Amino acid sequence: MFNHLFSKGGLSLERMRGFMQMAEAGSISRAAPGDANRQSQISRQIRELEHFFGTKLTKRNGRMLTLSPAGQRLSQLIRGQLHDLEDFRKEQAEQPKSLVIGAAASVLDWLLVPVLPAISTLLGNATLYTEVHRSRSLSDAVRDGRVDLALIRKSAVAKGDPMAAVMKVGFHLCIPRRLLKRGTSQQDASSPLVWQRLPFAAGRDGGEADAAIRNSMKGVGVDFRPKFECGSLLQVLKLVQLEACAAILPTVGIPSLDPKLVLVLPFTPMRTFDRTLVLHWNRRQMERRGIESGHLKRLARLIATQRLP
Amino acid sequence: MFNHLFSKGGLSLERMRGFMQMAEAGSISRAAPGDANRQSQISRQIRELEHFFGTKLTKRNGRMLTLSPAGQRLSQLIRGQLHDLEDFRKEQAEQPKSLVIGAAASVLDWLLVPVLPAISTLLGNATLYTEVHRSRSLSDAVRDGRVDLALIRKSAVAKGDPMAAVMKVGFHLCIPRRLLKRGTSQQDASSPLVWQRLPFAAGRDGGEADAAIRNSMKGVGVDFRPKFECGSLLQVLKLVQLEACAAILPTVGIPSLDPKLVLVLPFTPMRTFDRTLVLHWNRRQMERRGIESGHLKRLARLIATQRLP
DNA sequence: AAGATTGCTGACTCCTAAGTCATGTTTAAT
DNA sequence: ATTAAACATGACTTAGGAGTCAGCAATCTT
Repeated sequence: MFNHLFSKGGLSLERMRGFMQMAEAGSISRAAPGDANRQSQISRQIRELEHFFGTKLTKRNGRMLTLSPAGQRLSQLIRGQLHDLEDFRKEQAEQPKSLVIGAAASVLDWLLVPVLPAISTLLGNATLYTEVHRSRSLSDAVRDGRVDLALIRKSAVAKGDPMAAVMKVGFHLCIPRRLLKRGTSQQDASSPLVWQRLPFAAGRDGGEADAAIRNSMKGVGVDFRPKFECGSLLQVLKLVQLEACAAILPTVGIPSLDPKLVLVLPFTPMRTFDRTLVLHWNRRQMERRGIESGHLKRLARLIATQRLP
Repeated sequence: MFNHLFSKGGLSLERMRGFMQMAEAGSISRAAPGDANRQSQISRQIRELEHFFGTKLTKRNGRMLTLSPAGQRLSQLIRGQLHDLEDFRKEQAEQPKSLVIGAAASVLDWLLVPVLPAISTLLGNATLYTEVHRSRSLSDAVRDGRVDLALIRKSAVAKGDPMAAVMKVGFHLCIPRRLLKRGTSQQDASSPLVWQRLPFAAGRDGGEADAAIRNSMKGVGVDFRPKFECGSLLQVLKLVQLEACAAILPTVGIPSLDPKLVLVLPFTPMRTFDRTLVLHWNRRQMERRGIESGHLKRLARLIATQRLP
């Protein structure tokens, strides 16, 4: 059995590794930035694998090299195999498992980081790696095992894939009371006319939420010109906490605000943008690690019920 | 990622292969009979793997070497990986998949072989390998992927494992009419007194069914001394077809007998021995091959409904 | 106790594959 | 047209692992 795999040369773990690195990085040069040797080596290793399997594993895409369908399959297969071996090694070395958790920056910082210790405990003292991703790329990353767990909006998960609901997320208008005229009622503050005169902070991460905020503002006739455009919502939150400006923030950020200092109102123009946040995982990946879906559902509850100080 | 797997030597496909061969065979010497070189090589390869993972993969058992629990896990992991690579290679080479089908000799010959072509078609022109196994070892073989499909008695399948019923199997007393006195009624022939004077053929394969037959005979007061003791039930069937002797045969063999020449009666002493034959498979293994359980259930029906000429 | 079986070890040889370097080819941007 | 980026290729050196052989040690059989 398996004679065909060994009767001719050309297959080796190192080659598989080289190919997989290229697959992860998306191209050869990105797999080994600044190392021309390694680049030529990976190029050769891929060609040797192609010769072994008798198939093209890559295709040209401009001057870059990307995976062919067969290459996609093989790279995922190899990733899984190396993963298994690594898990076995860790297990034998009595090192804890490691898991990669991905989410958008704000979700990670506000929702996930506070419960990381509890998550680690729940998963048998696993070592946890966090990675910032966009929603769209996250579901891909989970699908092919680069990320083990993701906190992601439900609509980004392909149906049939496993997930567990965590919480609903909406958007809120957050206005430091200091910036409002004395005696401004909550109802007054809900008026676009008031918004127009407030200094705003906004994200500028190119994400969907960011674009939606700007569109919504435009939709209600506000010429939205934020005073601060920040690379991340964390910075926006900070600016609000400093009472320097108002902002539209997702639910997950609200607990960080002091209600005595900041007025928080539902941001009605984005009601349709409300979304459910779910914990998403790759079924095979979790089976491999021996983590049952019961654990993961408990984990989702844990995240949902945690409260910030 | 996976740096630990490559930062030190000691891990290679060849070594994994050597280890797995030993694991399959049960000992080093059986893995390479008559080849002292290969034996010493495998011994070394195993030790190198043990050093790499920092664990014992084997333990002594008398002068033989068997797997430690960690070795068990690793060998199954490796088998799966090589299997995946082999499947991928075949797929790319546009060769059909191959599947190993196991069953007891009689079940294989009488029930399975006639439908092999149909099975192959159903599974996308797969190449099929048949292997003769005992029931007990079969369920083990399926569990760790050495055998893909097994036709096996239901009680030998661990509960929770996937299976599909094929048919009930009982045992029948088959007596060539030539051997009975003229005018012997069917009822007369059912009497142990008649059996005592008949020449019998029986299996002597050490299987459970064989032992049960002998016990049952003893139970009804027959001093069971078969005239022929054959290594396989196929030979027993042949002897009955030749009208040379009577025999106790399982349901699957009955269609090969001409009812005009051979009287077939239920063998009542073994009623409690009736069993259900099921098609059994390894869930992961079938997922790997992309074979759905719907296909397998259809396959079970196919086997059940086939009729011998 | 003698012999056979099974596995382990050391000391090699040989070969595959990893790694290095220089240079060529294709494609994209200016 | 020129330049730069990304990959490919040829011609090597080096290292690690496969393969071979001889001999030893432990265990079972008789």
